[in-house]
Amino acid sequence: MNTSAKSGQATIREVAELAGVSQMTVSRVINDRGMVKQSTRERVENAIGVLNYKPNFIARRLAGGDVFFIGILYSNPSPSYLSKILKGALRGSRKSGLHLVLDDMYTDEGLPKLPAKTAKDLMRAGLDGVILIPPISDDEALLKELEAVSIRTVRIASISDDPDTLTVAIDDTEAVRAMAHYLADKGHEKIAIIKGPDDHPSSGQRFEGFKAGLKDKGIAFREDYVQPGEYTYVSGREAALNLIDLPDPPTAIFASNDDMAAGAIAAANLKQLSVPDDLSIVGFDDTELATSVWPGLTTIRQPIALMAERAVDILAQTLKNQGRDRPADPHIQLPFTLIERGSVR
Amino acid sequence: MNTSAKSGQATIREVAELAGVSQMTVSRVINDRGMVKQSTRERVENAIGVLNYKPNFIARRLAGGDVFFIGILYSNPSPSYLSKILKGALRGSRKSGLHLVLDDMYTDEGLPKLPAKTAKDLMRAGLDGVILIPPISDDEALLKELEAVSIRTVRIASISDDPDTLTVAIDDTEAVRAMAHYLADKGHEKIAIIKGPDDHPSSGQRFEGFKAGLKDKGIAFREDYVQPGEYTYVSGREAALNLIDLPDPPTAIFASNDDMAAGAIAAANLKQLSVPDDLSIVGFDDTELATSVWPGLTTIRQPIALMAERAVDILAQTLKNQGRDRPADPHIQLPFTLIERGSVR
DNA sequence: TCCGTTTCTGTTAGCGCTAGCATTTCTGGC
DNA sequence: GCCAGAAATGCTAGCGCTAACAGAAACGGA
Repeated sequence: MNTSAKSGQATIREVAELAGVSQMTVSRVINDRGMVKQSTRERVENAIGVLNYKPNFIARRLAGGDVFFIGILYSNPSPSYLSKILKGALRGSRKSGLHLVLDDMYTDEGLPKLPAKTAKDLMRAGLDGVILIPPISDDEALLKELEAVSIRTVRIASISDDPDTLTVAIDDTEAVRAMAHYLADKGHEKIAIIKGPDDHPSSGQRFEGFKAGLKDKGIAFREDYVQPGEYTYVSGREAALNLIDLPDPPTAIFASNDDMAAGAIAAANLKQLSVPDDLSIVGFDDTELATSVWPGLTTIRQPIALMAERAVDILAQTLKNQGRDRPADPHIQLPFTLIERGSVR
Repeated sequence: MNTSAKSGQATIREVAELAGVSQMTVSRVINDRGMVKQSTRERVENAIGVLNYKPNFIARRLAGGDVFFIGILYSNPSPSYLSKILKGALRGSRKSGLHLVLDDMYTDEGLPKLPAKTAKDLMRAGLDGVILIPPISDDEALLKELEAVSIRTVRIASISDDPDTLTVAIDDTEAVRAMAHYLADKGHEKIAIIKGPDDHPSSGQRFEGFKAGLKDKGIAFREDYVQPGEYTYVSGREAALNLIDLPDPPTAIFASNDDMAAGAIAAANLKQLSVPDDLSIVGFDDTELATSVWPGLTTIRQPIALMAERAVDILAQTLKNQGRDRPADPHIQLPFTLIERGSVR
């Protein structure tokens, strides 16, 4: 009644009749499976064109064909991050012919669901695979549950050595290291860092990269130039305020994400310091905010949409293989870019 | 093979056997259709519980049951807007048992798709209805095409008198009017406006509300206090700069959205004007930006997530009715909220 | 020419579910 | 107790497609 066929959509049977072959032969042509004589294939393809036939994926799936549903599972991501992920994932699934479903980890009451319940729900929704985006891409409990119901997963922006889990990420450590080099090359020697929250694996990686970068350039790492932060605007503002009030304040601040960097700029303004003349500030992520503040934020861009697209790619590949042979490299690493704007002198 | 049944999911047939009834009776219980004796119903429900049976919506749909797929169609929305929409729509579809699919109007090459093609694609994807979010909720051509392939649509944040189109919105005009009253009540008499782009219907509505609000308070409307804008940070900055440079500058600026308001704040800072002491600035939308700038933006909050949820609701209702009787009111209007932060004196 | 191979095509059954009708069981009125 | 009508349940077919196997056609070697 509300089947897509209602609107006069052609079925495989009509194609078969028009081409003068059996439904099965048509199916073979569509799926490129088994052997079909060239001349027959052409007849069928012609009929498909004439009738403007498109396979009904509902029926196909019910019949056990290779139709896959994948989901994006998230919990409270930043909107712009989610939106970029969506864009990439959409493109990826269109390319691979997968069907994309969304789900968040919140119940109707706004409370996070338990991993076990989430996994079961996803299975019941008929999902074959999911893409996990930060911060839940590091939820080991969830990962276990998903494996238990045999839903394949790909994690985005999460580092793992485990060859059994698929990940797509950039190298946070290396990126921040590059940023530290950049600041040093600009002549800065008094460089401070505003860290991210401890429960966020990226925080640690960025911190490590920061230290490594200073070391490379022969700059001593100073404990008093380290401030905790929560990846929020307000926490960045507070942290920067503390830094500025130091007896020997830094000339440059690396904020572990853009929100905190924006907060730091606000702090500088409050203290009558000019950015970048009195204080240089850099961020990480290249969110919208980076161009919304004045001056524009020098920051690290992650190819978020591309990461999502690749995640869908490898998910598609694994599913179509039925996991026969695992992808060449389970850990894809994409290049980052250092975006120069006006916040560094 | 990858059917959700693979994982030992119970089928309707097993439930029927366990309960000692026919499949049809089970189906009736599940769908609450037709008459089933109380005692039988209990037996069936019990069996469902024991086997932890969940209907397979793929099969259900193929068999012509009441399973609906709805989509959210968008084109280039602001990320935070999309993300709120998603949240509400997700909740709504969970509630109504609909299945949500995403689609944007961009092809792989990044170019907008033609309305006709979009409509066809959606139909082929088996969608029964779509929700249109701004700015494409005002694309009349698209609307026509969708109707042509009999996909029901609900438009968000778009005003229409046409009783045949379903819409969910707040009253932009009334909201801005309230904002004008608010500014007037704070003692402002020299109030300027930064308009949105002309091709965006909301721009006009907000402008009308602005004029009406001034009139209510007996404040003369001044042409020189009107600046064009493009709903972007940069355009807001430029516009505010022009306003500030006026021989008789305003004491308050209403920016038609938050991005432009943020730009206006930046402009004030540039001109060494304190917000709100020297210049009051208000926005519209209550985006993330409103709390990311300093001082926080006084603005109008639209219940975006709720609008999406209601949109799904009425879509579900219409679909389940097969359009027999149209909803009581095809134009739902939700209340707005004036959010006071620190940008007005 | 015959037969074993290989290549191509068709047949049958069924995925899990729900319309539509047929059938059975239960009511109550006389 | 009998019967019309309502209530409850069952049966059959089929949604559109694809596995799995069966059968037909084409090919080549002895």
